[in-house]
Amino acid sequence: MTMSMYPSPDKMKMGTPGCFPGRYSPSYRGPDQMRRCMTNPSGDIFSGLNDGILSRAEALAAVDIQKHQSSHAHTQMSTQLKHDVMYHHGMGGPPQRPLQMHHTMDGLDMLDPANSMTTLTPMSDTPISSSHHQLHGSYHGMNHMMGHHHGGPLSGHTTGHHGHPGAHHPAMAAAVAAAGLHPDTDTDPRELEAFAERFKQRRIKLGVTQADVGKALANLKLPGVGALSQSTICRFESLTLSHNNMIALKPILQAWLEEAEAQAKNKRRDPDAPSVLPAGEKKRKRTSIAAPEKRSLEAYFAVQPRPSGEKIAAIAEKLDLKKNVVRVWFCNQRQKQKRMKFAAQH
DNA sequence: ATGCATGAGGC
DNA sequence: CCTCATGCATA
Repeated sequence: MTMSMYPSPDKMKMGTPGCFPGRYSPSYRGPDQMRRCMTNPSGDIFSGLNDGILSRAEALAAVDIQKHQSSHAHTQMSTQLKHDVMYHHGMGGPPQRPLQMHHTMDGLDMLDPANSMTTLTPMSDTPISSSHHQLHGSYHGMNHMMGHHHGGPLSGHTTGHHGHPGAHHPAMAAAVAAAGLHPDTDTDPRELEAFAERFKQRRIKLGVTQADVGKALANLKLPGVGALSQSTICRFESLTLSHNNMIALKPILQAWLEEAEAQAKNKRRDPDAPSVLPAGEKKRKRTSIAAPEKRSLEAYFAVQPRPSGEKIAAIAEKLDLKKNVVRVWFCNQRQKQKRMKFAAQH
């Protein structure tokens, strides 16, 4: 497998010292200009479509429209420049994250639930109650305290374009050191790919699931590092994360792997850890976009990946979907597209 | 394994 | 309202 995939980061530069584990600056506000372009009365591409076409001709129609639209509304094709960013933040602070997750579930510590050396057992007093909420709270909490987004581990630097990735900052250096890794070795896609594979293989050998790994990360007690979901571990293994994200997570997962293998050596068994399943709470319902609608969205996306709010509203109406659903779909599609593009080039 | 969603941080 | 990192829910 030589495929990697991360998107080409529009923003890969952070030169600064940011701080700790997570940070680079994200937002790139690029193409805003294109967003508001077509507000023209008749010119709007989307306004041109009538219900009649929606069914499925729409997909074709949308594409088709793009070719002709220059007549009235071509503004949207504007330039897509991306800028990067710069970065900010400096803190020197306190590296650790305050909260830990308390879920009732921690049956597993690291690998060894009951008495591992680290004594990890996180649980606190709160037994799950609001389910999803809590998890969120835990990582989010730290995340905003740190700088940028969540987790902590995140963002690293981009793939290697800058000189050295790792520690510019003391705090970060410390974290890196703690994790036992060095900053330099990793931004290479090739290396990440190889590591992801090794990781998966060894994880399986240890008999640990992706979900177990995610929870166990909190037990490592690395500054700024909390639990992660099965999804994230899965995406790491399959390289389905952004490049920056892969880089940020690698050291953490590597640290866990080493620790887990060490513990596995002198292992013993203690069957405890009955995970108390949380009382069911409100389950979030995942809206599912039907195939025809999805096809239409894809067609629109091909024409305009970043429709304005108004266009989104129009599309939503045509497809009979909630505006927010459509907006989120475009956001997710863009993220996916970035990964795909990046993967394609590597 | 992956689709839709949330939320922080940023313009 | 965007991008990003992540997650819950689900196929």
